[in-house]
Amino acid sequence: MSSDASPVPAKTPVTLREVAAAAGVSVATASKALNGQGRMTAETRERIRDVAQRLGFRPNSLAQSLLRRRSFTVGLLTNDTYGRFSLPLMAGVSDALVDNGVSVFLCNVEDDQRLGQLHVEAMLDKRVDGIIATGKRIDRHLPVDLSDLRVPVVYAFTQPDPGAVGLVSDDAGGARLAVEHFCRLGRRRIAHVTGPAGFEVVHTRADAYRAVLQENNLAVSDPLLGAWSEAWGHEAVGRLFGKAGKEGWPDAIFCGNDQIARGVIDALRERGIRVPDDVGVIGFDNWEIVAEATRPPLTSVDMNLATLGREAGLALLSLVGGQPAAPGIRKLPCRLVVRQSCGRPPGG
Amino acid sequence: MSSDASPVPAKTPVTLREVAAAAGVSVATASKALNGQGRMTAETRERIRDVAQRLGFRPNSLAQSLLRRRSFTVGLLTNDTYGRFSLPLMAGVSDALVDNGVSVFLCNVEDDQRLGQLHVEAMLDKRVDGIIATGKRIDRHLPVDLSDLRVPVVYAFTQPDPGAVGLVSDDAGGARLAVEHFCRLGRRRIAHVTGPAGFEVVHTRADAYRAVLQENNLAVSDPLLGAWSEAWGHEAVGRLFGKAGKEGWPDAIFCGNDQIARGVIDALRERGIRVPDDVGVIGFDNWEIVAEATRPPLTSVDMNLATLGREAGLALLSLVGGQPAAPGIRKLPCRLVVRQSCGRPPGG
DNA sequence: TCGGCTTGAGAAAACCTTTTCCCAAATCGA
DNA sequence: TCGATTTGGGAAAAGGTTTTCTCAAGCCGA
Repeated sequence: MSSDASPVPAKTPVTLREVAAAAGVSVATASKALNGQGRMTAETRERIRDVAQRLGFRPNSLAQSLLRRRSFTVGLLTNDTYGRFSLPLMAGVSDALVDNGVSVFLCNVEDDQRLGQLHVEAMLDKRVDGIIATGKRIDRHLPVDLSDLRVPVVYAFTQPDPGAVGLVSDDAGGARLAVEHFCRLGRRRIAHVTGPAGFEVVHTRADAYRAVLQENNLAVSDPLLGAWSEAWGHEAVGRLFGKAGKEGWPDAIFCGNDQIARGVIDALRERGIRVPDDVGVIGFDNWEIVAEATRPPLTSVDMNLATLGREAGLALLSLVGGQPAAPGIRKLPCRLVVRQSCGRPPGG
Repeated sequence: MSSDASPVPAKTPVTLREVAAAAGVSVATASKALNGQGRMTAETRERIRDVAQRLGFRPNSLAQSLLRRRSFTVGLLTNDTYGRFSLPLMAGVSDALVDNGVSVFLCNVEDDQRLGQLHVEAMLDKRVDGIIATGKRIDRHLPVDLSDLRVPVVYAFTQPDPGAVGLVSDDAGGARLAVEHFCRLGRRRIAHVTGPAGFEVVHTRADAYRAVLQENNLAVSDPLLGAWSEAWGHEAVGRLFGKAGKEGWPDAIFCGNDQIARGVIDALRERGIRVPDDVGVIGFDNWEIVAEATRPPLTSVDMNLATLGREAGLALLSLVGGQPAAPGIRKLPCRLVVRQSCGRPPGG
């Protein structure tokens, strides 16, 4: 059925010239007929369209791009090979763009200056309409200079150049979501176990954590800074619950990521401390495969990275379309995904 | 420094025509000078090159592609948004291609027939030189028909069309690696806990598992089929170690993936069974973030997906270059990454 | 019947590069 | 000195499409 019926999948693509010849008109007329431009009888237009359809004509994007100075292609730069963050981000970007008929060049630059340069030049040579730069850390630049390009650039989840358009997650807001949730649940002694001091988000979130506690007249204990690992979660539990007096123990722990939270929960269980009955736990990142495998499943802050990517894609598109965009960093809200590790409200 | 020195980043790209004018030659001569073609005095060639350099000339890939009928661009189709498998794969593909001056279109088709069609048509319109199809399962097709395209297609880690070129991991070999390693370590009662029966690899690996046991004159117990989850790992340990007689307990467990292995190890620890002293554990996938977080760190079979991707990229390139490639499925070897969950050899 | 306007459609330029001829000048051999 | 060959470089076509101009035919009112 697929071999001889219907539009033949020509081995060599059919050109507008061939369509025009088959319809007995000039290429100019054929072009106008297919694009709804120009003036001609409805009959002629129909006939040309039929012929094009029958021949399986598809315009050569290369030729179109050359002429229009617009390729409907953008470059997506990333340095996150291992991609826990960049994957949803990239998926979001890609979705937003593909829905608008724009293709995406995948450019993995690792942390290699040379590779970055190479990619950027290749993209420019291929006349991309714009570039999206994404990373795995909000507080680091990609190893490429995108400051003086002739195409618009949008930064998503990576440090933007000054004066550029950047989208990041609202980490402070995300932290508030978690800590305020604990407060509403009636938790009073809320600890914070998080990553290394070298990350800006560690401080952003810690500040928000402190602010919420103060707003609720709760005692503020110093956040425990360590690593983004399960092992650190374990160790932190040792420090928090090692003290003699049970009354000093926290009844809630807000963790800087889901791996730490996983380590925390495992360590608590090993000590016979019940989650969420004795201690509530909330993570960050909502890495589903981890959050759903903890026992009990982990409540976590989701950075909505797919949405972030989508927004970045749309922002670039409007820039490409000539809309001026307000430069600066736009922070997108996080959301709290409630599972079972934080407990139910007292009344519930 | 970057604003007025050095090759000016022209707002509008400089064309060959401009280079030719500036050098006082024709565009034909300019082209030939830059490409090392044609005949002219060395002095002329040098002068043109200098001018091009000074003006920051870069040829317009669109125009080149149009003429050469070769775009130095390929499409990468994937349905693995979540990407534990596709990320290293894509990184490998991308590396191999970029090293050869080829750009990659990222096409996320989810499991959406319509989206797949859309992407394929867009790629064809943009005159990609070839397509790489990747997935998350070896035994499933992508939701797109790539059988009658006018460009070569390579399948990596997804089910190829008959007669096409496909690269997959050698799951049987990978399983052998694990089970033989156990045998060498002197383990005698080796169990296999793996995923659901609906996956072909479950059977491939189980068969290899059985074969190795027979070759070593060891008792073959039926593999335990379940899910690809930690929870199933837990449950499986309950089944394996629930029986009364300690002498019937396995002394090694080969797991179908790292999450199962993680569940197994956690469950063993909860029962007071020591890993690797009492029971050795080996996982599959070598998902580093999991394998390194288990206690003890997990020995695991690595499918070398980055290498697989790289090979797929190179295979496509040679196809594009006109080299005929032997159709059929090529299986690439796995490797065993030894950590501490399987124990040391008796003598060590 | 004639001048002006609309209609329908084609010719040609443009986008930018590569490549195939082609030609004038220079060089060579005799 | 003359014909043949080489040398250095240019003109033009090609690749496929879009768009601006142009133009002939048909129509209107007078």
